[in-house]
Amino acid sequence: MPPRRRSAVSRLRPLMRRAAIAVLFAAVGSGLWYAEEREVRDGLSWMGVPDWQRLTPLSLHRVLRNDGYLVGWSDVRVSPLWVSYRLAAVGDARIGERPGFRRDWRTLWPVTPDSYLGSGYDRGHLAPNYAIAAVHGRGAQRDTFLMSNMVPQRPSLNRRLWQRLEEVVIDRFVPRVGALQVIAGPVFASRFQQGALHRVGLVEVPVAFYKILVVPGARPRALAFVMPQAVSGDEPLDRFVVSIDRIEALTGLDFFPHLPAAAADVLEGRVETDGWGLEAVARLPGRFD
DNA sequence: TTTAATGT
Repeated sequence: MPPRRRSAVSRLRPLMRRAAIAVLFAAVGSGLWYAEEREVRDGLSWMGVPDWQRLTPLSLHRVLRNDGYLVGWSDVRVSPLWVSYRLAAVGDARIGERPGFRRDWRTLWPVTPDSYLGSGYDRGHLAPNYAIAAVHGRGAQRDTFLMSNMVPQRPSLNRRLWQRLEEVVIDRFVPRVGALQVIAGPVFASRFQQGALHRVGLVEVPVAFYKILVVPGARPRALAFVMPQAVSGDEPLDRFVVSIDRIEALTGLDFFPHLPAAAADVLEGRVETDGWGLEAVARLPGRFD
């Protein structure tokens, strides 16, 4: 009796079974990755990480995970578009020495610690050294010195006005409200404004910077600022208060995308400075004056 | 008790 010839279909079956198993493993693996990634992101943001109002080539960006904060990185701008982190009241706030600036190899474009040399711009932290170190520890502090966390800032902004805001946030607001969600980032010129596409090396230079503070909870409260590059540094902080809607109009981002529309209208459309004690701290001198 | 950073 001649051996039974195996049909093409039956020969295919083991192969398909193997392929199915591989697909299953990939699905489970990426599912686990996704669940873990979402858990980390949820711990470093509130009501979802910033999203886009409309998708354009300029709005391509990816989320970089760090110890203590997240970065929305744009390979088009060669710049962070936002950072997201949480601050909580801590007792002993002594922190370690300033670590050195480091290249972030995830950015692909070579942005190195000397990329701003001789440009007249400071390497300004978006996620701040001091507050992140005080709340999240030494490893997180080191991560704030990644070049993917830097934006070109004029010295009078970085060392004076912006520094005063960072100091007020961690020293005054956090003890007052208990915990804060913070989102900060750059504002770029529109294509038609003067100074559009001004770069330091590969890095696009912003015209201004925003910082959004939210007290999470059933009745969340927000305080938001936009500060331009050109400041003297001793302006009162309350001069720069804006609504979150204003920052969304300037950046094209959608902040807190998981927040229900009715709550978003209230939180993002209004400027409500009551309860922050802003007037009392708006004119405090900076540390380096 | 020093939280910003450059240039020397």
